[in-house]
Amino acid sequence: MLDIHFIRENADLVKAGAEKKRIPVDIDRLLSLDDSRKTLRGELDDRRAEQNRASGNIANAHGEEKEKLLEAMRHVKQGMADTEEKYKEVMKEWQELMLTVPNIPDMSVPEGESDADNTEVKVWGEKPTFDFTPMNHVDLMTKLGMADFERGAKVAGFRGYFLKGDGVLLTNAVWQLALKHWTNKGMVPLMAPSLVRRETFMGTGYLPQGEEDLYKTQDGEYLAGTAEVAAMGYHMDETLEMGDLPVKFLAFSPCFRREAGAHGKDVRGLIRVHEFFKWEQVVLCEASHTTSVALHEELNRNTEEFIELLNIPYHTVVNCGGDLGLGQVKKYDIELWVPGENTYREISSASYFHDFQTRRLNIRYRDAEGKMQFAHSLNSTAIPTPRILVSIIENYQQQDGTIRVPAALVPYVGKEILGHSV
RNA sequence: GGAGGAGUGGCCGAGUGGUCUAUGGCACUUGUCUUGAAAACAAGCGUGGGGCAACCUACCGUGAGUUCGAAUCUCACCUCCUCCGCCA
Repeated sequence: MLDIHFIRENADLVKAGAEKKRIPVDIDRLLSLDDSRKTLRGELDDRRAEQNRASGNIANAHGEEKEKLLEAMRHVKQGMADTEEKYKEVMKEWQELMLTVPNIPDMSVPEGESDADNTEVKVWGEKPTFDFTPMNHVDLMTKLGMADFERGAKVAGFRGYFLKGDGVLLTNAVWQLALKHWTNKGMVPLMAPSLVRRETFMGTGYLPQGEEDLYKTQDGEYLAGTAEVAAMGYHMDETLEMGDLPVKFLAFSPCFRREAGAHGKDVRGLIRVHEFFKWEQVVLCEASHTTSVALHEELNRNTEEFIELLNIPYHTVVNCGGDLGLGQVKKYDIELWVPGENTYREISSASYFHDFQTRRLNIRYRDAEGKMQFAHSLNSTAIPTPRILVSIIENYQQQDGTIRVPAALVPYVGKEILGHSV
């Protein structure tokens, strides 16, 4: 959510930002509603003042005089009812519109319609060359007993999977290395709920727009697609002290996504599944653009470093305007090389939001002058499993169908080669 | 699932229809005193909206309602706690 004052004073900027994001929004309508809101509010306040003044007199009056005052106030009250009704109507539409106003993308965000227009900003690592035809992760993992997709579908339906044997060892090793990598940087590990109430989804900006991507329970809660939701909710409706900032969480949770708009995409394997696990970086910091930008680079770099530990070729892209979410100011995606598809696939997404989320979640802090400020928020994938296995397995495959374990993971897996028995 | 209790400003907590635009305490800020600090004393100190300002107004879990007037009464919902039952 943006500040209505800011929208009033920077209407053109807000409109241009929405256009860059390809998100339709009627700012002129919002501004005219806001005029009505202010006028009606003023009228109501004046009436209220009158009522409050009279109230004191009524309390002290007696008999006939009191009856006269009461009669007069009944008239005032009738006049207010109408204005109140109008005010409620205006506020309802005002609030709905406010939720549709996107945050303004940064100057450095490139123009573009979709992920096809994202700009590469970094390339790292050497793509492996194979003197045999490399297999994809589905075939490799199935052969090595690391995953079972057929039975996954039998039990869990479309996009279902089991991880098994070395697949579990490898997953667990990634988690442990991640925990070590990020806690060494001073981030606080957090295991967050996936079953989350509607409020927090509104606050993080996933609702009301993203309803169809979420699973919902019969009790009205939603299953989160990322630990960001619960981790951001952690400080909801709280006032933090300057000294508490920055808050840096490394949050773990199961993640659930309906993938409603992606029915034909990535139907095989571990790239796009309904149910997975993710370590997520979630940060609250002081309300400073400079700090947000620095932390954004830092969070993204943390994940790049982790990928470098695994020694997997990747590139980093800056997402174009059309590929940004409602609240995001700027976003980097890290994409890993997938030999089986001969392309890069997204593994991480790092964004900052300024105070867009914290305004909705009411997360504030007292600054050095004692003034209340909305904090800034950021989040970035640390590492998702099992998606990360795709790149590990395909890049580290050997001619005999076995898989070398990346050196950094060997201590956690407990062996150097997966699938020796084959 | 059953029964009961509770939600008040950063925290604790008083307040059951009329100067409550909320008592008091803690914390915090400033000042006096002190070599310095602590203590003591004094003053200030909630968050929004409108206004240049004085000031006006809203907010006591959320939403509706009753009333000239609601933190206070009624209804619904949310959250938390206690006891019983079930249970990894």
